[in-house]
Amino acid sequence: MVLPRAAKTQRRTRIQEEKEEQILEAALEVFSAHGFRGSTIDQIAEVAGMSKPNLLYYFRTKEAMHRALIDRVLDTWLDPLRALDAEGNPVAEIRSYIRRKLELARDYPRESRLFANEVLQGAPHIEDELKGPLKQLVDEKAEVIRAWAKAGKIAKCDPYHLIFAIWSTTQHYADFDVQVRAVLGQEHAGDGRFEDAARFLERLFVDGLQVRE
Amino acid sequence: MVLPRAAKTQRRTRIQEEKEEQILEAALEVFSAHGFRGSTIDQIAEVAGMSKPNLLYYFRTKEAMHRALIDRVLDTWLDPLRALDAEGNPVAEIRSYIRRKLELARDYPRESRLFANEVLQGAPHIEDELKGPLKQLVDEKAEVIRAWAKAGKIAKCDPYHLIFAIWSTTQHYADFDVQVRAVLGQEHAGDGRFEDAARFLERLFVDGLQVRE
DNA sequence: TGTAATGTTTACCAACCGGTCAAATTATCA
DNA sequence: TGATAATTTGACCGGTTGGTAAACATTACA
Repeated sequence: MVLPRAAKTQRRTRIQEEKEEQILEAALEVFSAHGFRGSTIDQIAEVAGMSKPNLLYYFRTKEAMHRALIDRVLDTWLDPLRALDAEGNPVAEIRSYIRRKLELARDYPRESRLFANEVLQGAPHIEDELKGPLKQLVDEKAEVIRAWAKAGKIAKCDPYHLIFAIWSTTQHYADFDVQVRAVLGQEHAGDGRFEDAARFLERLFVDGLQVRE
Repeated sequence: MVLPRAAKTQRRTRIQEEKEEQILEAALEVFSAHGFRGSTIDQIAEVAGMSKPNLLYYFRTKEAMHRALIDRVLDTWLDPLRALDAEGNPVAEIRSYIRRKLELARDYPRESRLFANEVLQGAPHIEDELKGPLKQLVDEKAEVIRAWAKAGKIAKCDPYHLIFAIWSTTQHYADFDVQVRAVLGQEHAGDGRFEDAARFLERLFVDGLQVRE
């Protein structure tokens, strides 16, 4: 038996799980920093601490590695939106959605950049995920938001563009981190910018969506 | 005489201007779509409709091409922020800043993606621009906004994060265009999403910043 | 322990990439 | 027109890249 991918479908060795984990971690590091085309298998191998042919023993191609990474990360990435609860208090729900997204940007910036790189370059590898699961989830939650607006619980607004606005403002702190740091300057060295951002964004969206008479 | 770059410092031929224009246009097309490392001189040459050595006759290296492109585009890209007028009506100024940024995202998405790619990958080629001219301009306009808030003309808020929020929400429509299209679906094929976005964002920011008693 | 399956590495390949060179072609202008 | 400078190209080079082949090492297990 020479094919690990085939073996995997039956039983997975302890070694297989460990090594695939190592590789995906290294792949995340490299792909998120340079994009797909800008990354090399050699770089990933070095970060993973193993030889290039060894990587290719677990993932037959660079694309397979990238695909496995995307699949593994996408779910986690969408969790905050999934958590948006139609039964909850609308303003509180949106507020905590923003907070969760911002925490993701702070704690998992590489995952954010992985998608950003991919989407920015035309999403050649994840078109199906965007048009399928992503669109479905957004459609569903957009309906929730629309219902809140209709019931007069928040201001009337386009739910899709509201979601886009929350995505972009929060992910900005992961994807464009160097720019944010450059503009804010040295004095904002720690994670303080995330707390400032949270305060600003919660206020912006809550005040911007509040119904007033 | 074999050095076009040297000749250029003295006099520029008609041909030189035309060809450099062609090359930079092609470079914008390619760099914005694949990032620096993901782009090849051959690709740019093909788009420009000339041979690779011919490109390298006008720009000695791939980096030189990229640098020239950044230099040419950066100014235009910052114009909307530069236009923010301390003497104008604050709410109207912010509203038209948003509108202008959104128009840029609609009309010049490649320029937006050029910077997005660059910043996303750690801004290896434009660090100086970020920490220099960009930071300076933002510092200046942040002061303007702070003054407006202090004078009670808009709600008190962190001006830097306000600027980040406007950048991210507007550029989102250029940088993540494929995602926006995928989520909105076929029915939003035209430019309608930009008008919807404008309506949503103007309302969000204006209501979010308005002073209420 | 032995042996078959699994895991790892060295050496290698063909394609690609950034860039050079020299020769050929075209524009400029006295 | 003719000579000189400017422009363009095909052939090429060394280094890199994704991926392979096969030998070697290790593990699992009867």
